[in-house]
Order: sequence, then structure tokens, then C-alpha cells
Amino acid sequence: MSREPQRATLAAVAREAGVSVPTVSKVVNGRTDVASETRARIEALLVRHGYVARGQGGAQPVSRTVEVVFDTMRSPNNLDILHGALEAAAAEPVEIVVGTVPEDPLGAAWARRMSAAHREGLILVTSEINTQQWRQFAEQNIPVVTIDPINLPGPDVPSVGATNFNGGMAATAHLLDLGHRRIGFIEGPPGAMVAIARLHGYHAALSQRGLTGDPALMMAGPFTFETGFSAALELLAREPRPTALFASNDGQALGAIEAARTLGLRVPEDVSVVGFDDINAARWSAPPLTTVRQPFAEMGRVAMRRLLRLIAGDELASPRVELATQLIIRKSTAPA
Amino acid sequence: MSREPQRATLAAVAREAGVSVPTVSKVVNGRTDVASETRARIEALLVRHGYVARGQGGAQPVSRTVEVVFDTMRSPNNLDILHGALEAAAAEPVEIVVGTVPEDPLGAAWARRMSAAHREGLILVTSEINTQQWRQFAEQNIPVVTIDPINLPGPDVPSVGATNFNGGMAATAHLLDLGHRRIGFIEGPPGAMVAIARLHGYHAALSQRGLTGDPALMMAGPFTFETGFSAALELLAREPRPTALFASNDGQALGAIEAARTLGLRVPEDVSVVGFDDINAARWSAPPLTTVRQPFAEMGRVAMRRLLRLIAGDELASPRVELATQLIIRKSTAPA
DNA sequence: CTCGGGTGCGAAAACGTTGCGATACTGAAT
DNA sequence: ATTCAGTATCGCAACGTTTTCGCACCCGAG
Repeated sequence: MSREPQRATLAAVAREAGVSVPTVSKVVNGRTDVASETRARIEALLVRHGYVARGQGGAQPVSRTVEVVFDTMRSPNNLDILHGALEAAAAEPVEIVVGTVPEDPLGAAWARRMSAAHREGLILVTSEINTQQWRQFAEQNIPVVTIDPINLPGPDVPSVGATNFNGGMAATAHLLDLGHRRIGFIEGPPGAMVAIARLHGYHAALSQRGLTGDPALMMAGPFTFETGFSAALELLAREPRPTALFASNDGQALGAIEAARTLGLRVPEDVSVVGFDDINAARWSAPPLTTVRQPFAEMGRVAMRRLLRLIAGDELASPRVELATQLIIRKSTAPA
Repeated sequence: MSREPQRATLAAVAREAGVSVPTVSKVVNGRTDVASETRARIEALLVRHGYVARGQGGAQPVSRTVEVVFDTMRSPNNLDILHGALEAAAAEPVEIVVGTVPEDPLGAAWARRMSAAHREGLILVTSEINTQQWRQFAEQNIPVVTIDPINLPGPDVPSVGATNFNGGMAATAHLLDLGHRRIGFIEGPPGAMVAIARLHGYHAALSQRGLTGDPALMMAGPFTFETGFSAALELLAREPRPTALFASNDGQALGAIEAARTLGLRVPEDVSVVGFDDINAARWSAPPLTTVRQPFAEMGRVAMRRLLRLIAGDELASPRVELATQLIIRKSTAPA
């Protein structure tokens, strides 16, 4: 076994600075008989070694942690969310424990475990939260902030999301402006709030121009490439063929582009495609995908900041915050 | 392993920790007269032995944590690595604190902070580690496992990677088998070990057939789409034009495809393109990218399992482990 | 009584502080 | 140029303080 772990000590600093222990001590105590150049060098090393005076070591720098829980580790969006959350947490500083939704999210064990581990709060990403869980965390005094909750949480549950409705409207309006009238819509998984909001944005943009969506131009499924592919195959077989497709996320949209290619249709000449999220692959696809950008990193930042405020005991003026989405027009859309 | 018939006892923990029974007792009872380093060591052993106080049967869930530190939160590979690490950690169970490389990674403060926070180990992803840091963590008795370290770490530093050399060879051999002879190579950032290994695999495959790489067909740069784009623009302007490009990662490869398109060249009819990593976007690109798959999730799993073994006090038979890469042939390569 | 565990206390080590002297350097007087 | 007093800088050694940990002893259950 190697030797004991050692904490910051004057001797270590002295050795590295090439001076004696007393000299370092004099720097710490603000004595004057140290050359300013030596003093500067030692002070830098003191910081680097994280030296703390022995007496006041009692104020234990107990590390603070919050937990960030994802429903899945597969969505690339989650990395950006985590990135933003990390940035915001670094300012406090608070550390982040990552996890996935536990096996039995309904039991009280989850909240108790977090309490026992001294987690100060929880950010729940694209997951479900029901009133029972919410109460359990409240009982343990653990604030919870959700990001894009799957279900519609209670009105008290703080949540951070994006303007999915506006984004859906903007994308649809963009297609309408280009002259498209038959716009196929690939819905997200049934019940997911973000998907529902996008769908309603689609409808809202249509009805704003006195149009109504054709139920025959709707397909639903999970947020996957495969869903987009198969849904687009069906939608593009409708007569008359839709001239544009709006997919509920980028994975679906890229699948739709692939489906169009399979059918011998050119994007955007024969059919325009719009996605949602603006993942990396959207920028790199052929053609580059017109899509609605979600500010994932910013959502992570905001969620963390709100959680930290809740931990500090502040009240949130509004439990729900929606960050602006932005329509990014690339090459997958063209006039009808 | 020796027999462990008895319930965990203070004496056993004390013996293994090299302290007296009373000292362990003091840790259990939260006395203050125990050095924090000693306390951390004993606490870890208590958890590992599954010690439960005599009176209360209920096992108190003391949370154990390890830290996973990334150099950047932008690489999509990192999410898969984290995913695998989480799976392996869940089995123990151990929780994962994520972080990024601190401002001053050279100072001893990092190791000391981790020790103070009772982190039991560290996984360092695509980062640099030098002898000094390695010693500092060793001094704190914090095992470190690296994943794809940027530099060539000391021979003692445990590291997990992929067979980058073999992958580079396999991809190049694939192109050679298709009849390509002028194969442009887009290198990774200078100094990165993974990039160097891929480059050498390329050279090895060439020389195996008695060929040598043309220095005029080499371009280097970061692992980005933009690097791939601009490098490919230059490479494809060479005379005679290379019939294939091998990029050191998928981002570069997708940039190269875009560059080919810009020049009016068809992929794969006019130029074949191979990437490295097999990110999602590779499957979804047009055409789908032939690439060398790295088992990122598996790398995360293996790294975590090795770290947990080091924490348990086991020795690793071999500090370096390379997991197999796999050539995924899609549609971006064709006969010359 | 034995075994597992808890605790007061003392000793030793670790850590930091301080007085003082050694050394080098400066600048002015010789 | 040399000397020499003055000063800045820093280490030595001794000292004071706190931390740490085991010994010895205690308790309670079986």
C-alpha cells in the first residue's frame, strides 16, 4: 500500500518553491521580511496546493451536490443540457451527480436515498413526474426542476422548456410562406407534451391562414430516424403528394429525407423537410436541414440556476419557463 | 479471496485499514478526532465490507461516488462513454459526479479537493495526464483510469481505448481492396495519440501492399466538420485527384463529403470517403458513411469496471486495454 | 465470561511560529 | 578600490499548538 494521503502543508509548498518552511509561514502570516518576488511565487503555490490554515480547517468544505437524472442516455440533446447545467453549477460551486430514472420511480425510496446522500436538489430531464413523487421530494425538502417533462406536471412543479408551440408555428409558417399547402406532419410519441405543443403550433399556423390540417397527412411515432423514414414513406405515397414534411424532431426529419431519396424524390426540389432540435447531424445532412433550434445548453443552465435558487430558499416568480426557439433555415426547404 | 463467513466487524476493517479498532469506531460514530484522510479510507472500507451497526439492522445507504471528467462536453462520443460508465457504476452501486477539467489541472488542489469530497476514483476522458498529476492522485490514494488520453501517459497509468491502429488499417485496407491507390488522409490534431495511431494504421496498410503514402495527400487539423471540409477541398484539388479520402473522425468525413459535393463530385462514384467513430450522423448522412466504429459505451463500461477494481484494491493485469474497432461498410465507399 | 463495540486520556507526531543569526547586497565614507 | 554600516532576505533551531490515534478500560448482550 502506498503512503497516507496528505493534505496541503507548508512543507510541500516550501519544497516546491525551493524555500524553507519558515519562509512560507511568513508569507502566510503577512510578515514583511520576504522578498516580494519570493512572496508572489509562494502565494501562487499556496493557491495551487489549496492551502488552508490549520485552525480554520474546521469549516468543512463539504462538497455540495445536486442530481441530474435523464430518462435516456441516448438523446444527443442531453449532452448539451448537461453541458449547460455544468456551467451553471460551476459558478456556485455545486457538483453534479448524473443518473437515470430508477427502476421504481414511484416509491418513496428514491427521495429518501437522495436525502440520505445529501443531494440538495434534482433536475429531471424529459421524464415523467407525478404528484406522488413530487410530494415525496417535497417531504424530504429536495427541490425539483424538470426539463421538458413528458407529462403535464402539476402547476407547482418548476419546469424549463422551449417554446415548442411557437417553434411549430414558425416552421409551419415558413413552409406556408414558401407556398406549400399540403404539409405532412410527423408527430412525436403520443402523450409527450413537447410533441403535442409542436403539433398544435402546426395547426395554429394553418388555421391562421384559414387552412386546416388534413388528417391523412399525419403520422405518429417515437423520436427516431426509423419513425421518420417509415412515416415519410407513407405520407409521400398519398395522393396528391404532400409538397412538404414537418417532422417533430431532427432524427425523424433525417429519416424523412432518406425516405424521399428512396422514393426518388429530391429534397428540397420535390419535397421540403423541416425538423426540430437542431442537432449536429442537421447541419451536416444532405441537404443541410431547415429546423427549429432548441437552446438545450441554455435550458440546462436555466434549470440549474432555478434549482440553485430554490435550494437557497428563494421563490420562483413563475414555475414554468420557456426559452425561445429559433427557426434555422438551411437547404432542405424551397418554394413549392 | 479468503473466507468471509462472519458479519463485517470493526476489527476486520481496522486490520485492513491499518488502524486500531477504536479508530474505526470513532469513524462510525462520527467523532472528530480522526484525520479526514483516514476517515475517508475507513469509510470506503466500511461500505465495501457492508458494515452495519450492531443495533440497527437497516443498512444505511452511504453513497459512494467516483468522478468522470471530460475535456469537453461537445463531443457526442462522451455521452455514450458516460452511458456505459453509468451502467457499470449502477451495478456496484456507485454514483457518478461529472465534471470538466479544472482551470489549473497542474496544481495539487484538484486531487486534494477530490479527496476531501470523498471521491473514490477518477475517470479522465480524452484529457492529458502528466506524471505530476498522476503522483498527486496517487498521494491521495485516488485511482485514476483514463479513456483515450491525449498524450501517451506513463506506463503505469491505466487507460482504456480502442484499436485505433487496427481501425486505421482496416479502413485503409478496405479502400485498397476496392482498388483505390491515391488515398487522401485527413489527420487529427497533432499530438493526439488516437489520431497518431490511426495515421500509422493507414501507413501500415499501405506499406503492407508495398505502397507508400504521398505526403501531398495529407492534411491535418482538429476533429471538426470544418477541418474535413477545407482539407478535402484542398486534397481533391491535387493532380491526379485522390479517388478516396480517409478522415480521422466522422465529423471530418462528413465535412469531406460536403466538400466533394461542393466540387461537383459524387460520393462514392467519384470519390470514396471513410470516417472514424460511427456517430449517429454517420448513419444518417447522404450517403450513409462507411466508418470505423468505436465501442464508446463499452469503453465507458470497461473503464468504470477497472476503476472499481482498483478501488477495491485489486491489481490490473495490464494497465492498457484496447477494445476492438469494427469497420462498418455503408454507402460512401465504392470501387475506384 | 466472552465478544463486539464505545470512550477518556495521554503520548507522539505533525504542523506552524518566532527569535535570531548568517549571508548577500547596497551605498556611502575612507 | 576598500571598508563598513545598514538593510533585505531567508534559514536554523527551538518552541508552542493542534491533531491524531492507540491503550486501557468501560459497557451490554448472549
